[in-house]
Amino acid sequence: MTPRLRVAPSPTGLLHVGTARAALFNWLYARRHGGVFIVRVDDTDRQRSTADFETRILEALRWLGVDWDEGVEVGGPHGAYRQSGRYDRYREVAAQLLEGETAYRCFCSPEELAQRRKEAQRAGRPPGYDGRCRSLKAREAKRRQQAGENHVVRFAMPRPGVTIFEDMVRGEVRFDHEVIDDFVILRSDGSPTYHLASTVDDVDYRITHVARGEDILPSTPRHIQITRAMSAPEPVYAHLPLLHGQDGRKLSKRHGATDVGEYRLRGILAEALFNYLSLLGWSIGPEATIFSPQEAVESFDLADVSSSPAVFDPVKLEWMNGEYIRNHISAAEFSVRARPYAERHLGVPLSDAEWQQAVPVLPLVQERVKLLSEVGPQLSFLLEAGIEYHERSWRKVMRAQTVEPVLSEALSALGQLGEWRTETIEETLRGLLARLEVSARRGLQPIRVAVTGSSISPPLFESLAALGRERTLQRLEGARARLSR
RNA sequence: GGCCCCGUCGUCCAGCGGCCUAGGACGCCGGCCUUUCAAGCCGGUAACGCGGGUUCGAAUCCCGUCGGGGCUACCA
Repeated sequence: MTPRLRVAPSPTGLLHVGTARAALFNWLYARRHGGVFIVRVDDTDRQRSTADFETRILEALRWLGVDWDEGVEVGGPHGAYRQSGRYDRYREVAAQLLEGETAYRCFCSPEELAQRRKEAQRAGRPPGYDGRCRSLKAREAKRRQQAGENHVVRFAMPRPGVTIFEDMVRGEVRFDHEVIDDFVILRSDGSPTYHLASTVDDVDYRITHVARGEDILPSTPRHIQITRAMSAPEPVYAHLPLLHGQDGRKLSKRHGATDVGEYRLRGILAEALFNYLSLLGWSIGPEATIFSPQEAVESFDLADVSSSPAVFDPVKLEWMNGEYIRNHISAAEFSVRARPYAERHLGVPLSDAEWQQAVPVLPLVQERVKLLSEVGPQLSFLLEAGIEYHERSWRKVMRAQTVEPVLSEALSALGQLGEWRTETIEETLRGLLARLEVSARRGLQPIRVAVTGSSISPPLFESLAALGRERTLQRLEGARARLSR
């Protein structure tokens, strides 16, 4: 049987890295086994779901390199793959369950429920629904329903009973129905809850493997019971370890960036995020850290996924990103990818000619950045008309006695330089420093600050070569003038 | 509180009864290189939560304990 897997984001926010990782693992498994990967949208929370979030989630998934064979936007044999369009189907299933008496109408008001929950808690009983309406006679329920009385539909958990299943990552898991209340499947407004909609979709879409976050492990017996009540085959479940923040709690907004788009904006490469995320709870082998999606596909198995939670470490992600920037994309590719980040940093689009100025130093920048967003700051001395002196840099290097003579000599020597090339510039400046008996370290830094505005920049000679003689001389002049202020 | 899951360096992973004096990666520390910053290279730091068993032998199996996390909605 062809494996069919899915990821089901809720468009109530942007793509969370946890959801992205779940998508990745499902995708890897599907690709590994020649299966079908599906993206459906779980938008039963009508209050918080938006079309904009949905668009951006799908965009982020594609950016990450996760494509899907069936689902929203690409279609397939099962319709639109969006829960909001399937309410009739969920109501139909609810009606069948009602018919088969595996579900019942509950007329308890939210106020009553809250009241009884409080009492139960005080008495040390479980706080879930007490099952009061379960014993209502069918005729009585029918009458009240037809009288227009507000009600929900609840699933009748088999009692007594226990649900046992084999989780692909955790092994055998069992839940006694004692601790699972008769949960709502249809709200009073007729809309389905997550438990119903998700389960019906998994059944209808013939999902064979459900790999999702461990946070829904306690809900799984509910889903299994609904599936059985529908007389449908049960999928295999795999509950993935949660992603945690540095404090050991479930990764959330307060830990910093949690959505994929934010990492993209910072200049994380999709390849790096893909690689990093796949290493959270899984490993491709004892030694390998950097690997391609293709390699991951070749050895991935849900059964190899770890069962303990993983702390999401942005520092390691950035290291890996630097690794990808340096060693896994070409200079040409780097130029293309870095440009939008540089433009955003400058706040204006660049013409091709303007960007062309940066090309000679780009490979040097490529070696030194961990994030694409660092490219702008590294290049601004080249791409902006004027420069601003970084105060701390200035104070640190421009106060020495040797600075004035170095700048003056450089000004005249570079002014007379025949051919403006990296090599000739280097030769000239080194010769000059030798004559003045100033070390490279002490002599080159003032020139760097004078010309780039900062003590941190790409290598100096290449930078001057790219900047051109005219602007170099202007800046040396400007810095010398500023010295005497 | 109840139920469930989890427990190897600070972090991510390897380990699936003897290859373990526990391996790799990030980080951190030190050194080399060096025009700054990076990168690179070399070296170092650091863990099987604890207690019982089982076994000739346990990080690996079992029990307990402690610790952490998740769930406990007409949210998903």
